Amino acid sequence: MLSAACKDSIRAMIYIAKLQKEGYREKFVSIHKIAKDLGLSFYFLSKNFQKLVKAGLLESHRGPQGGVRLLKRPSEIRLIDIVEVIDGMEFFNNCILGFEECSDQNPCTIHNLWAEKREEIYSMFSSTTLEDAIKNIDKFSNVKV
Amino acid sequence: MLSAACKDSIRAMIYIAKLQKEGYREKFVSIHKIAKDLGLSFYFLSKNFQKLVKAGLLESHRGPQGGVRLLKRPSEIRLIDIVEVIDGMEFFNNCILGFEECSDQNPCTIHNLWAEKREEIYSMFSSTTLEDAIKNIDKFSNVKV
DNA sequence: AGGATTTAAGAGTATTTTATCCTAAATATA
DNA sequence: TATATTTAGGATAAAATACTCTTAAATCCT
Repeated sequence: MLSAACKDSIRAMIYIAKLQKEGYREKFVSIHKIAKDLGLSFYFLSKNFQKLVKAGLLESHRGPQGGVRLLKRPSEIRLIDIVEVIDGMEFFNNCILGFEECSDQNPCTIHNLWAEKREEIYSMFSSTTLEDAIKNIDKFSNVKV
Repeated sequence: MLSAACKDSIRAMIYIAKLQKEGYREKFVSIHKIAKDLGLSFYFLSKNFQKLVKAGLLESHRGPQGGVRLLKRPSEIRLIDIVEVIDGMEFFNNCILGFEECSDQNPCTIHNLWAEKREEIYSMFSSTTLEDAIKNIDKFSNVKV
C-alpha cells in the first residue's frame, strides 16, 4: 500500500522527531546519519527528502553541520502529511477495483465495504502524528524505528 | 494496494459469477468476451487467469465453446482467495513500515494502529464472497461490474 | 580565500509490474 | 479428417518504480 519511498520517509521523519527533543528547529541532522542509523539508502532517502523539503515539512541546510530538521512540532506533523507528499492521495480517492467513476451514487460491487475501510485507514493516518509514534518508542521496550 | 492484475481478476470473477445463474459448472465463458465486456486487456486477463486455473478457482476448457467457469459456487469463493492467488498475502503479513521482524512482541512505532486496520481489511476480504458482490448489482441501480 | 562538508538537481541504471505477441496444444463441429 | 476456436506458455516490450551516480551550489571553518 505504501511505496518504498514512503515507508523510508515515515521512518526517517519519526527518527528525526525522536532525535530532536524539543521537537523542531533544533540542530540539523545529516541525511547521511539518518540513512546509516536506519539502514536506508542515502541516495534514495535524500532524493525523497527533497519532496518533503519542498512541501514544507522539512527544512534543509547545506554545508558542514547541515542536514534537515522539522519545520513543525512532531505533534503537528501527521503521517498522512508525509503520505500525501510522497505517494499522493490516489489510494484514498480511488476505487479499489479501479473504476474512474465509482462513488457513493455510482458504486462498484464492493464500494460500500471498501469506502468504509478506506475512510478508517485515512482516519488512522490523519490522527497519528510523529509525536504519537515516538511515544510508542518509550512505551514499548523493543520498538523498531 | 491491489495490483492491476488483481483488480482485473476480481472484476472478472464477479462478472463470471454474475453470468452463471446457477453459480458454477455452467457453460464456459470465453476470456475474450469477458475482456471485451469489462473493457480489459484480453492478453493481460488470460495471463492472470492462468494462475486462478492452477489454484483451482477456475476451470478452463480449450476449443470452440471453451473458456473458463467457476469451480465452486459464488458463495464459496471469497475475494481474499483471489487476492491470495494473484497478489499473495504479503500485504496482510508484512509490516507497514517494511520491518522484517515487526510483530506484536516486537512492534514498530505504528504497529498497534496498523495491525488492527490490516486485520479489519483482511476480515472484509475474507467475509465477502462473489455472491455478496453480485447481490449488490441487483440492489443498487447503477453498480459497476 | 580555500578546502571540507552537505544538500539539490538531474541524469542514468536496475528491477518489477504491466501488457503484448506468437506458437503450440486441445477440442468442437462440420 | 480438416478447420476454426480457444486457452497455455514462453518470449518480448513498455512503463512504472526503485535505486545510484555525478556535478553543482551552499556554507562552515581555518
